[in-house]
Amino acid sequence: MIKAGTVISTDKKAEKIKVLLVEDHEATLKGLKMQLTEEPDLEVVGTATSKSAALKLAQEHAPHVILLDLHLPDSSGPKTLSETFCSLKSSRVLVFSGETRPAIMQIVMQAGVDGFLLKSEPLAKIAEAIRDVHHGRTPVISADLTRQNQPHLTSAERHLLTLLARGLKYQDIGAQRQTSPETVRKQVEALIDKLKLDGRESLIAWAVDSGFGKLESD
Amino acid sequence: MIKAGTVISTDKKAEKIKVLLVEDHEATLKGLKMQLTEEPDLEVVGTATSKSAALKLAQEHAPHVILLDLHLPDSSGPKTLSETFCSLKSSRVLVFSGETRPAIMQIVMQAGVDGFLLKSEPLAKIAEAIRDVHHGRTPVISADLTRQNQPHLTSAERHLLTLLARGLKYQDIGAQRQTSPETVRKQVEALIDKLKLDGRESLIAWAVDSGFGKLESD
DNA sequence: ACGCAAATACCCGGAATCGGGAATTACGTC
DNA sequence: GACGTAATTCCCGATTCCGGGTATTTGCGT
Repeated sequence: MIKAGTVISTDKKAEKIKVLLVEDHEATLKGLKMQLTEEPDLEVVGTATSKSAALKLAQEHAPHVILLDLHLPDSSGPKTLSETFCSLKSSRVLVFSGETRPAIMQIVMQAGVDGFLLKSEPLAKIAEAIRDVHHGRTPVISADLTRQNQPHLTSAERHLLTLLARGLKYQDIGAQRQTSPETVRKQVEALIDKLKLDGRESLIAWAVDSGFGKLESD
Repeated sequence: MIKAGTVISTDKKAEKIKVLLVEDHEATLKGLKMQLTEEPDLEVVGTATSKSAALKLAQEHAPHVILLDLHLPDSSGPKTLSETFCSLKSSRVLVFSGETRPAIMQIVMQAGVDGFLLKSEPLAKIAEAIRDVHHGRTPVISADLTRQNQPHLTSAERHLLTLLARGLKYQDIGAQRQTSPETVRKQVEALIDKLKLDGRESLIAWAVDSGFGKLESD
């Protein structure tokens, strides 16, 4: 004979939030695991230090939340990595990275992740963020670094920056873009003005430093 | 009843290596502390998440080894930070960073640190590295990223790269260097050839990406 | 349809860069 | 001192970039 109450309490235990930790720094991984297993409502169902291992575990355990570091040894780029894990519709993805460059954060958010948490956040906030993401609450965005600085760049402008960051000339960019080199020059001029920089080389430096250049061209 | 072995182990306990952990990611800090307190011959005498707090603790406890992360909220640059802690002659400095850019690693090593450990290293190696550094053994250098790639850049070449990475023109560089712009151009040409790149803008991109540009000019 | 703003394209003169060649100086080796 | 090598400097023609001006097209709201 089974009491209703017992069933309910058993149910609650089964409702633990299943978390998968993906992080290539073992020290950080250990700290995360320690902290999260202390939380009564969370359950760490697995840990991985590479993309391939993480994917395997994700399909095996179907965790509610995947805590995902952006720099894995076998991952090509942040964008592709994010998209790969976001395509697992059974799990929500919470990025956990030290990456503070607005350009990268933008790309990752647009890839469809459910939250972005900086590694410098205090431990208490991590568990809280996992709960938030699991319950579908507003995407956690560590600090508000995404719009803090830059006056919002359009997709075209970001594309232009990635090409510039690779050292291409106006001619080459114009060719790739089916447009006149003169137009490219005007766009660059406008971009320099918008970012309050001085000269093309400064723009190149800014673009590379901001993380364009390793962005898979849309 | 007490065995002789127990006494001996107590004596050795007094010789524990005192370690100070400096790391602004709380998760990593927790993982490090957990792991290192498990080691019988190590003692974590303090932890800090900022440069100022770390300096205070270092002077207070005079730890044998300081495990130092390079990215602290109140630090200006890797070079200055390293030099500051290296000037504490009572402690050896073991850098623990995710920084893999050869240029940065070179600068930090030249600042006089006793070892460089990547955050991606397995946990077991961290304790071992601390012991190595404490006993004055060969500076730990994670992987051999310092000379792995680049054909060793001279001090002059590095200086040139930092100026290029800031978007300066040949004229400006020549002026700062008391030399003709033509000379600068030839040096850049040689550098492009040495690094197997193509064009000045590619070199600028490479320089910025490699971490020049934020290097305090020698 | 109309007007306005933005994007695109073209032109010009001046400056800088590029690729190559050549002369001069500096320095270490024998 | 003689020699070879590397670094520095200057020169040339061709390409590209810069700053500014102007015209044409596109897109959008009224």
